[in-house]
Amino acid sequence: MISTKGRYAIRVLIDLAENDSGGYIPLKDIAARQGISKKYLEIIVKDMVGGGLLVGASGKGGGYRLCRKPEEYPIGEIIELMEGSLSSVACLADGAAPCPRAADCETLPLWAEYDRLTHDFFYGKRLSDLLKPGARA
Amino acid sequence: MISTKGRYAIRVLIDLAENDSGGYIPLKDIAARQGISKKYLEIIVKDMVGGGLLVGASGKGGGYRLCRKPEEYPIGEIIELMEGSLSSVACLADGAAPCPRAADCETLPLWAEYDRLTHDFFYGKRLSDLLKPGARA
DNA sequence: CATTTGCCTACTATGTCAATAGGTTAAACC
DNA sequence: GGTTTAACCTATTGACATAGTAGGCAAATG
Repeated sequence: MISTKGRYAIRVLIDLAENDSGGYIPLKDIAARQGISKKYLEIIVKDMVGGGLLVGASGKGGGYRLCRKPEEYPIGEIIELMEGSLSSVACLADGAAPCPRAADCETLPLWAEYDRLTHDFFYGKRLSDLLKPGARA
Repeated sequence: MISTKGRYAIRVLIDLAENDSGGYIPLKDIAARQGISKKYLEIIVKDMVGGGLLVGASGKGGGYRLCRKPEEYPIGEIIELMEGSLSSVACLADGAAPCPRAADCETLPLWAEYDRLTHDFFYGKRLSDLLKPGARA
């Protein structure tokens, strides 16, 4: 299951895209609009900055800003960053130790096929696909 | 992520299908073949009996047995039973309270579409699709 | 220098996961 | 009828993840 980290991250990006006016947007505003604890969002945006999804600026007039165009954010990248992996099973997750049963595991191909499906689905979707039709360019 | 409950349940069904000789198969044998703790498997098979995936028989000569033909077990049903839900997000899970943001949530359609994809994928696969080619009828 | 805002470490409550432990009932075999 | 085999049942545990909270430091603006 996708946790709040991944889901909130996407909502933050949507919020930034739809309220973009060229400058930085303070987290306080995002938290208020989205109805999410600002303190909790801090943790999430920190990871997003670290992962190159957005940039932050301290001080008065500071806040956060997208660092790409909305169509250059694959949803899969966002989820993968926040959840650690898109994989459906532990033995196929990113940093997982190889399973000793892998060679003759009868279920592995099933999970692998599903993982491909998932990967293709979420990398086929972009942030721009989630924005309201009337959202500013 | 699919937990051990769901993954082991599928392996139990595969084991029962591939070692079917008409009678009941004791859990001890399945545990030994699969390299899974028998005690832990007890919990899992109990849920499987409750969910109508297999039948158990106590006493000498007892054990477990499939109660359908392998092609009549959709993988989706197994996972749904063991994991509680196939859904990717809490707000679309089976017994979930409806989310107050649902009406204008910009991410909900994404999760809903992915859930449909997942559902179709796992209900399109059957236990019979996972058996070794040489497995007995 | 005061205000705004991001950034950082630490802490906590709750719940789930993956088992383990030990006992009770049920059926079959001799 | 007792012994064996096996399912069935309740309870408990350690480890870890989730979803936050709390408080203070650093940086930039005016």
